[in-house]
Amino acid sequence: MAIELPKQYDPQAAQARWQPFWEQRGDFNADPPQTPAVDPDVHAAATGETARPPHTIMIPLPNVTGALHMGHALNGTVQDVITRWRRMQGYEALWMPGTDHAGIATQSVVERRLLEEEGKTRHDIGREALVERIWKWKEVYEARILGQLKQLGASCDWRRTRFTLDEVCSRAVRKTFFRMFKDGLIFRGKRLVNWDTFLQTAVADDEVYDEEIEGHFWTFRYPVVDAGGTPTGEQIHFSTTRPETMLGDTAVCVHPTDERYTHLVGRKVRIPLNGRLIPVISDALLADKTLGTGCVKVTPAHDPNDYACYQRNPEIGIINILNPDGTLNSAAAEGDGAPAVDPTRYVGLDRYKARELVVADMQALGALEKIEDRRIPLKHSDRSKTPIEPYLSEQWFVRMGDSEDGQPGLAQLAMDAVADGRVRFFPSRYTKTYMDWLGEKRDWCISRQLWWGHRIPIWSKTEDVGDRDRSPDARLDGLIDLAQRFAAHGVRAEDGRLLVCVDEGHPEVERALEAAGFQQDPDVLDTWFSSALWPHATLGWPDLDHNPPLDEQVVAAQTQRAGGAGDPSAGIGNQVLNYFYPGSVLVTSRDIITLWVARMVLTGLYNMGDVPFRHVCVHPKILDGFGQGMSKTKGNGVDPLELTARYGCDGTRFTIASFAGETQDVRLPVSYECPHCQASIPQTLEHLKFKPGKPTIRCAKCKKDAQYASPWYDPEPGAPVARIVIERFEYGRNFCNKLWNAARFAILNLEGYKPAEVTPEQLALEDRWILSRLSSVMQDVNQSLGRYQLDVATRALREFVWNEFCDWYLEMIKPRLRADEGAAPEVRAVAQRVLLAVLDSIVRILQPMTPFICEELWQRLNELAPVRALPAAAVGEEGAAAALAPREAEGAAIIARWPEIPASWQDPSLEKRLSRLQETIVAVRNVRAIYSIPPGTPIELHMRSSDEVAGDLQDVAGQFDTLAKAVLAAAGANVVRPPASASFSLGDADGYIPLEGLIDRDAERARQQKVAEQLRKHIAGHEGALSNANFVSRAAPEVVEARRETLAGLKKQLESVESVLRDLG
RNA sequence: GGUCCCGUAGCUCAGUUGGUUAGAGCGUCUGUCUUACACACAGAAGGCCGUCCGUUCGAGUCGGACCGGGACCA
Repeated sequence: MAIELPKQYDPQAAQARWQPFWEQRGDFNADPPQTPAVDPDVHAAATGETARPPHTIMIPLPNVTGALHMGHALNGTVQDVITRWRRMQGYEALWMPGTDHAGIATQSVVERRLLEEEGKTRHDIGREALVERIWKWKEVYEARILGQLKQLGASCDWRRTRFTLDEVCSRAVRKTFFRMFKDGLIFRGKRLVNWDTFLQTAVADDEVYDEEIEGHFWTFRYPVVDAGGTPTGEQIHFSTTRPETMLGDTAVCVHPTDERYTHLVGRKVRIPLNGRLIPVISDALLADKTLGTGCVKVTPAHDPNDYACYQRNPEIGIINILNPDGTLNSAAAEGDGAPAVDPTRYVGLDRYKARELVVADMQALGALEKIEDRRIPLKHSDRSKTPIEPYLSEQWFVRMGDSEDGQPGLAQLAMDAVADGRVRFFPSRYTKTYMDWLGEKRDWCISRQLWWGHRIPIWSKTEDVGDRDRSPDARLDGLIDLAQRFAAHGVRAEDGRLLVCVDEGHPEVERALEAAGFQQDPDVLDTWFSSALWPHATLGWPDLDHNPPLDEQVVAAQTQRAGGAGDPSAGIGNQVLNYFYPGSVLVTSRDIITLWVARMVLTGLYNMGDVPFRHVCVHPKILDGFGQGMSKTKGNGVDPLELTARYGCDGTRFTIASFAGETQDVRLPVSYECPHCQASIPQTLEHLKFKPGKPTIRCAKCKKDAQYASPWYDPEPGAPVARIVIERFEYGRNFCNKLWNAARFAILNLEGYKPAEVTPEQLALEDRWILSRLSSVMQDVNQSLGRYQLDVATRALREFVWNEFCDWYLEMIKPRLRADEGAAPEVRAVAQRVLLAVLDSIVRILQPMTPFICEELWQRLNELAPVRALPAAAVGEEGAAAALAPREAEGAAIIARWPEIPASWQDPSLEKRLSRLQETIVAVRNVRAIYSIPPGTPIELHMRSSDEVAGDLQDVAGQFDTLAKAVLAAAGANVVRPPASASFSLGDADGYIPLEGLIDRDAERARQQKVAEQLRKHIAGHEGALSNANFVSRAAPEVVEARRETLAGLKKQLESVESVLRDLG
């Protein structure tokens, strides 16, 4: 009979086999009920099924900039474990996959490559050609990312894969923008932004990093002038690190209480370079009396602090002197006459060239006082690595604040949803991050000066004066067919331009506007605008009449469960949206709680009138061995496929799941394996840096070089490569192998297996024990998965499978399974049935974490023993007489029913008896190890204890032979210590092992002395506590009682140790 | 500057509402190829729980200050 399993689990073979198996069967598909039940009970009666509740997880869409790293693997593993768990529990579990176009991130990598490889900028090839190239990049990385997810075993409904720029998502973006615009929530405004002069776009605060550079600190003078513009002879001194911004100064500012300057406030100074006259103002927030000269220049258009000052003092005005490419524009040269130099020379110069010229000119004019060297923190663009310029520009915003009539705005509504518990964070401390950020209610800047993304659906035109007198509505009436007026909304901008927003699905309106001379806004939307809609856009919103389209190729590849032709929901609305929204849980990392989570809640409430998910699970971040978060830009990202190749997918997943706790981030020290000698080479920071070409790593042992795995390049085909090693992943690999071998053992012992009921009377002590343990482990696992504490669940499962099932239970039932050694056939049959039942449960429970090995084992078990037992109470069988009732196993582990083990099976007193047995066994093994008694040499065990304990020990006497190769020679209250024996004490029992001829009296004495010392220390501690009147009177009575009992036990233990010592002399 | 997280064995981490002798995996040491598993088995060693002060009968756990590491927001 037996199909013998190989000694080691082969993960690659299982992965290759079961991934396509599930995909073809359509096991990952999630669909709304085919017949929408008007009355669920009627439906259930008709189909014999109760309606399955939905469980929805939307993937935090990875961006298509690059491949996934371990952080994504952790994120994906958590979602897959939860999805698989819920699926087994009978939920219609949807895990929605997809990717994000990631506007600036993707455009900048493609632009950088264009520059490196062809020496061209985006302006050289034009908008259309650039976007086409980015689409190609997207195709490559989307495929790579989805492939990585699949290789991790992700059970996403691949038919529903979405991309933020695809048709379905684009409709949602257009519709949302239109609605918000019409509701007056979207407006245009001027803001100081972080300007990337290389990419010529605004970048968000989180796309900017600080770096110190060597710079200078110049001190200059401006002459004070009188009302007629004539110098009074007084001078004002100030310092700056960016002299060229003088050309954009609109004031100088002093502190209101600074007596050195109070007489000058309200007077004017002249900027010598362009002759502009600017006022001296006072502002307590900007100027600091104690710093430098106490006087600062104010350049509102090019400095955030100065901009804030301008907002407090708008009369000073604001002048933008930069072009988008970082050169100076003509405003830099504009003044009030009498420039000391020709200011037009600055126009067109790059800002750094202009700086040199400004300094030289000021020096020539005698207005330069001094120059200091100084390290200056300077913001750089994360995308282009070039310095950021603060820059005033026109941007689109979404209004976050409350409306003037006191109605709550978008931010407030999103806060309310968390405050009243409609959305809950796990762990709860992240609620604060969310609330604090939303509480600022800062308007959301949604425009980006990019070419890759959703183009802003606004058409505008500067109008003739006559047209400006007409209302936007009246103007539109003249431009667009009246029947389509509902699809356009217009407003008049401050500068007199007419801004028209066009709803989705109306290209004819767009054409009409363009024919009338309107132009579409060149900017695109912030990526977060589209990802904010992810939870409902992916389900087809705003189309409420049809289900979202499925990927035809994926559907065609499925052999089962594939829907028939056409859309089953035709005519009955968008069932997918109705059924799967709102989602159950969003699984993410803490750094995008504000950028993404908050905005999803906000748009969900706005578009759908309901939150997008009930729970937010925030998991740890994966750090490298140096404590820095893994990221695509740092080059420290480890490709999860490196690990699945080495440790197997299940091993990798199980290890990752063990990381997913509530407290700490996870540090992963990385090494490389030398391809020549297999030595381990620790990773250094040097290996993470980008280096051109194919850098190599040197092995310290064999001194040979090799290319190494890195996100920066692909190694040459065929060349030896030092692969990634992360030792911690052996944790999961070893666990899988252990499980494999436990199953192997079971299968080897299945000879003659016949399914049948097992009654409670038939259960042996160890059977009842393992079932009791199984029941409490199930409880722990359910509870921890429900709280997204995967680390707790993995620990509980590993402990149970390895340290209880394998180490003790399998060992204990070996005698019962040995038919050739005289085990009675019924005894053997029961042992087989219980063993199979427990193994069956283990495979089910582990399926979400380690799906491949579980499917492999499941299928093998199905060949050998298709009818296995589950706890009778759990499968709803009638008749409580059976503890285990056989039933046909499901066709695949992935859809097997999640076990429900009755809590009544937990038996604490039985568990306590077993742990005493275990302690005794360990003590005997300990003696054997200390005295180096070979396993072959039999030893005797004498136990002195109460009769009750002795009875327990006698019940399991056979186990002493099995587990410790010892014979329980005597047990009872009258047992005396045989001479020349090793001893141990357990509190309620003492053990003696006669070792005539083997015992070393000195060594034994020393050993016992050490034990006695420990005991005395603890006893002293407890006596101290108990002699403290305050403790006895104030502590809880049961605590005091427990302490007394412990002390008594310790004293008894010490007594026996002391008696042993007396015997030893 | 504000908020949050972390500091426990050589390394990576657990440690529930304060309460008996602080745990795990890896690594180290000693034995063992004991017919499921050397990716294993048996055993052992290894800890002023970052520092100081406080609350308490009692602090790894609660509060404060400080030192060190990290994140997010200004």
